[in-house]
Amino acid sequence: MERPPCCDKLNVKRGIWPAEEDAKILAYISKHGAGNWTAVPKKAGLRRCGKSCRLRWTNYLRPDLKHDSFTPQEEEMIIRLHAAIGSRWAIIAQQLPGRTDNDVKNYWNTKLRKKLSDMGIDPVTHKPFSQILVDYGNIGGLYKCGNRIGSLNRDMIKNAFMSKSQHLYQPSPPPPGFSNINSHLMMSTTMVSSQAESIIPGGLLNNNNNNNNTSDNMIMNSLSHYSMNSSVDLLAQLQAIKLVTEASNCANNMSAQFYNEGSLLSSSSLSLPSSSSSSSSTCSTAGQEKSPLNFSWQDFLLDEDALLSTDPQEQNNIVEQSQNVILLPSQINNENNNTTQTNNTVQRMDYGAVPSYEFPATSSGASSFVEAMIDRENEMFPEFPDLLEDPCFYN
DNA sequence: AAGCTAGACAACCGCGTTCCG
DNA sequence: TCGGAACGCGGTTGTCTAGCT
Repeated sequence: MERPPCCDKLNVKRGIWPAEEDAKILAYISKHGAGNWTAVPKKAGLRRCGKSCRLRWTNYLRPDLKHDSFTPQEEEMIIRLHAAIGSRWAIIAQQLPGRTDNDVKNYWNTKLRKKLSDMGIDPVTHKPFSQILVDYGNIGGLYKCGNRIGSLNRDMIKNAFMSKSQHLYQPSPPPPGFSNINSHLMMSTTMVSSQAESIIPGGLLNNNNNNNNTSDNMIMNSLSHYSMNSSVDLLAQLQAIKLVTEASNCANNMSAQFYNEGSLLSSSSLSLPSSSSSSSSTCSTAGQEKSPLNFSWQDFLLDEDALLSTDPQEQNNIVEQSQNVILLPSQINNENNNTTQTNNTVQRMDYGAVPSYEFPATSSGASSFVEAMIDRENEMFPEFPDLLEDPCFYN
């Protein structure tokens, strides 16, 4: 059934807010406080929709908002949270004081998404493009000039080659200067994605809980804890929360085939709890994209027996263990700075069956890990002139 | 100088959820 | 318990501006 408009659109002003209207809103809210937005236009003497007034206040006029550019730390936080929970901008914004969901969303859409793409990482799934191509099972066709795979564009193919080259070197020790912070991001983000995908088919954050603890509440609790204790890995917590809160649900519904065969199930072949129908339609997270193939991302699964456990103590153990196994890029840098290691590498990714990798620090002085990745990618270019000179990339 | 394009960001829209009588 | 109003959220569109041709 069609809804009536929230206000009379014919008599309502739209578009840019002039300073006088801002002043009216500010004057009204300073006197009466924010709220009851449908009444605000009339009481404040504005010909605006109440919804529009609320948006203007929450996204622009609120005194606690930052209006300067995003810091590298904020950038890093957004990427990590997006990898973990997808485009739930309101939740992400709550972790960034002074930022609104609109700010974060715009920043993601205009800057970060492109940055990740340029690094060879699909910003939707947080998987390397190369892995997506492998998922399609047709990467060999790429070597033909002018070939196109589905909707993949030239940049994606180029990036896929770059990251494919990296992928081919893993998990065996990479050549000097090749396994890098870029690789680390790919690994960490894709591990998050793949684990969530494998554990919770059909989406990373289905609200298919049957108790009073909603996923969002769990996320927020985790984020609050993270804010207080930055040494605890947020993504690991999120994963652990997912394991604990949803493994039991899934365990009741998943067929034994899922575990026995160790293959990723398509969402259509799996029945989630009935309440899953209420899951957010806007959660376009890493876990949603389904590979049509049995794919080696399962190599990065946590121990499956542990997932099936319904013992609260065991689940707590999972949480505790997962908090200590992923090293964030920023932590890599810290560790590099603080360690006595002489080869400028750190051992990480001790994640269940996942082998350890070495990640030499970038030689640049990049201030954010994204910049560091781009710097490293630039450093890599001369090492693979053949790929870069391939006319396929520039058709 | 004019036109075009891409980037940045403000604002809008539709829909799901929550609140409240 | 139900229904309508209000609110919140994510996706999309519109507008402005800087840079390029």
